[in-house]
Amino acid sequence: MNYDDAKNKFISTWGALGTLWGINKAMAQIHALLLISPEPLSMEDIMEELQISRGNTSMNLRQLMDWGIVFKENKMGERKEYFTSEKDVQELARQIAKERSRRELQPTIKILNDVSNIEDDGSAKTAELIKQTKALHEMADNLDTMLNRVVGQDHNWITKALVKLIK
Amino acid sequence: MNYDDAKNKFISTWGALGTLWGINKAMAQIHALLLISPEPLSMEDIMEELQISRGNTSMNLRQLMDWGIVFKENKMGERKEYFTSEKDVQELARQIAKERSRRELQPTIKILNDVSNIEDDGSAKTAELIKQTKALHEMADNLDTMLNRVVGQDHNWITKALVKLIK
DNA sequence: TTAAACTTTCAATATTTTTTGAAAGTTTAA
DNA sequence: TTAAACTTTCAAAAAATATTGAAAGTTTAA
Repeated sequence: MNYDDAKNKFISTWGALGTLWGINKAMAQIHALLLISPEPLSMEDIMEELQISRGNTSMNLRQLMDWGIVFKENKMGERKEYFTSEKDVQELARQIAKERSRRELQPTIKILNDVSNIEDDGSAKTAELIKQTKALHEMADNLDTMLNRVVGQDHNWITKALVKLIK
Repeated sequence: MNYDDAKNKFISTWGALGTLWGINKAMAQIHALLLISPEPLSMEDIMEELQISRGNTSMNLRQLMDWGIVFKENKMGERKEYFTSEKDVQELARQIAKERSRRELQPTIKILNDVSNIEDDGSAKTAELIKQTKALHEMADNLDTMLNRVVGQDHNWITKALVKLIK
């Protein structure tokens, strides 16, 4: 496999994987492209490489910046904006974990809490609803605590966590 | 909040959360419904509760069974099929982790391995591609090992893992 | 100021994904 | 067997999501 094949394979795999996890293809591909680019890329560069429109590129770059994993960079003497990705994959993972916790896990935990605190009318169905949502709440809460702890760790956390878990 | 409100809130929240993670709404909602039903439900029951068609119900039940988190049940003397969900949320999490590893993580690891093993032609771009895909490969590999270890653990793993991590 | 160089927005369009419902298929009881 | 009771399949329709591209917006240099 030569460089171009490898690059295309990586970008399209990343796009497909993103899709499975609810991330749109263009966004995942832009991210993949920036991740392996030694130099910052301009909007034109990205449009050209991925064959996508200006609007699409602009919107998805913005989202990636909202996620805190892509950054704007300015070259001196140049008007054009350039973009880079967070290059440290551990930091990348931490940032994604942090954002998913904030955007999804925490709101869900709140709702599970509300639902599991309805008044118990003594019926079997109410008992089951309370029991199951309490169990989900506890699990989500533990996961969130774990994630946030991990997010606060230093860069080698995955390896370290692994070592701890297998002991 | 009364029972019906709580139930609807739970089901629609689960559906919305699923959507964010690449799981279709009907599938997530069927799962939510079964999770809080004290008794197994028939296809008719599910169609009625969620207001979805027979075909949709049938296809999504099949997928949930493929994921190993919903089971067919037969009531004696009845022709109709009934369905239940895995009720133990820890077991549920383990099953989902196991399947996502098998379906997504492992194929991705293989591709990262292929891509990161291209010949180094000495150029900066090739060096960066190799470096980044190697880093992703290592992280994915560690995560997969962690997940699979966790999948092989007993039911309280999340709590236990948490305890280990905070020490 | 102005205009060139650039980015963002958003209504329209295209694409993908989900859902429907009726026909085909299967199983069981009589 | 047959037919009733049920489930599955799949082409068509609907809905949701992503993408385009041109107009509007912004910034900077002169």
